Amino acid sequence: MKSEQKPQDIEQTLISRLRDKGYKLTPQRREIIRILARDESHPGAMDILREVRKILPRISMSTVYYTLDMLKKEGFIKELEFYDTENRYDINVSDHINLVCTTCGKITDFMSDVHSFSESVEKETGFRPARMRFEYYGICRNCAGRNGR
Amino acid sequence: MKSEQKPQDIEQTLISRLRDKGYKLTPQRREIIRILARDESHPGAMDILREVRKILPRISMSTVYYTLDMLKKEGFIKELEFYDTENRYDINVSDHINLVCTTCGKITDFMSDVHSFSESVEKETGFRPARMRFEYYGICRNCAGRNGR
DNA sequence: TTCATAATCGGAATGATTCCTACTTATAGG
DNA sequence: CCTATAAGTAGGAATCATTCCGATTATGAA
Ligand SMILES: [Mn+2]
Ligand SMILES: [Mn+2]
Ligand SMILES: [Zn+2]
Ligand SMILES: [Zn+2]
Repeated sequence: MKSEQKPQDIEQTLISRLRDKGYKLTPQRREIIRILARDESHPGAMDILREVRKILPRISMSTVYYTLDMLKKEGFIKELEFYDTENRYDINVSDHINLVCTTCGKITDFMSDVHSFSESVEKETGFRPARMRFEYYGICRNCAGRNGR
Repeated sequence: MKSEQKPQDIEQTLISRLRDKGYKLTPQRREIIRILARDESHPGAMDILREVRKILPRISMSTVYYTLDMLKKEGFIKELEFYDTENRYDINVSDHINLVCTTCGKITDFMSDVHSFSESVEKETGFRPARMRFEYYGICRNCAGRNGR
């Protein structure tokens, strides 16, 4: 149910891919990437800002957004959009289902073969799917255990 | 691939259900409901405002949001949230996949048995799904036909 | 018809994200 | 090592859909 690679591998892969593409490797970028690779909870921009500031206290929110935008454009992360709370960022760019806990806010991955759908969608409707967003909202095991059944 | 009921039936059902619950049936509400029941494109709040104003020129955006919020709370519509564009409203409250065209912005329904997932999610992870959001982003038949292939 | 109060209206406030500008820095080539 | 400069960063203003607020209006029960 987890991403296949280790955080450190993801981190190193990302860094060398950015270097190859000619991006400058600033401490800000390295730190943001490090957090994204390790944080399984699909953090938001503010979460990332808070974390990075433990190491780089003067980093600005602008830089966080600028970097996330760049990683997004390069296809290294996915942005999960919510209107009633800040967007969340997902280092797992493969197609999968995100399980959003409405109690604690944590988001976890559910890897599953989800592709059967996209074929029948195109066959039956003519709509050509490019990317998907599958989410379940509910109560995570942790929160269910705490109180009530 | 369409909703089973006719727009007029949906409209009447909604109105009597609101009456039963003690809501006041104002012209504003009737008109908003009429539009939601007929508009297959999953309109946004501004779309709805524009449409309603053809009949009720003085209706305010506040009222549109207030009414949508009420219908949402009562479970009569679903809100689809996007961060980079206004939210869209779906009269189809059953579980289904929404196909979002990234070219023209239209959203269409794809009814499909989607329930197989939720069982395995709970069995394998302990996460208890309450509601779902499944979307494909891509090019609709109409837009694909226009140019390219 | 009267009345209580739910609904409406217009506008201000909110807050995440984007935009703008000036300053700083990482890297490549000499 | 030094320097030039394109790229990146910081800080703050602007944006814009949505929410909130106080004053006014109108629905529906009595
Ligand atoms: Mn994920
Ligand atoms: Mn729909
Ligand atoms: Zn939880
Ligand atoms: Zn289209």
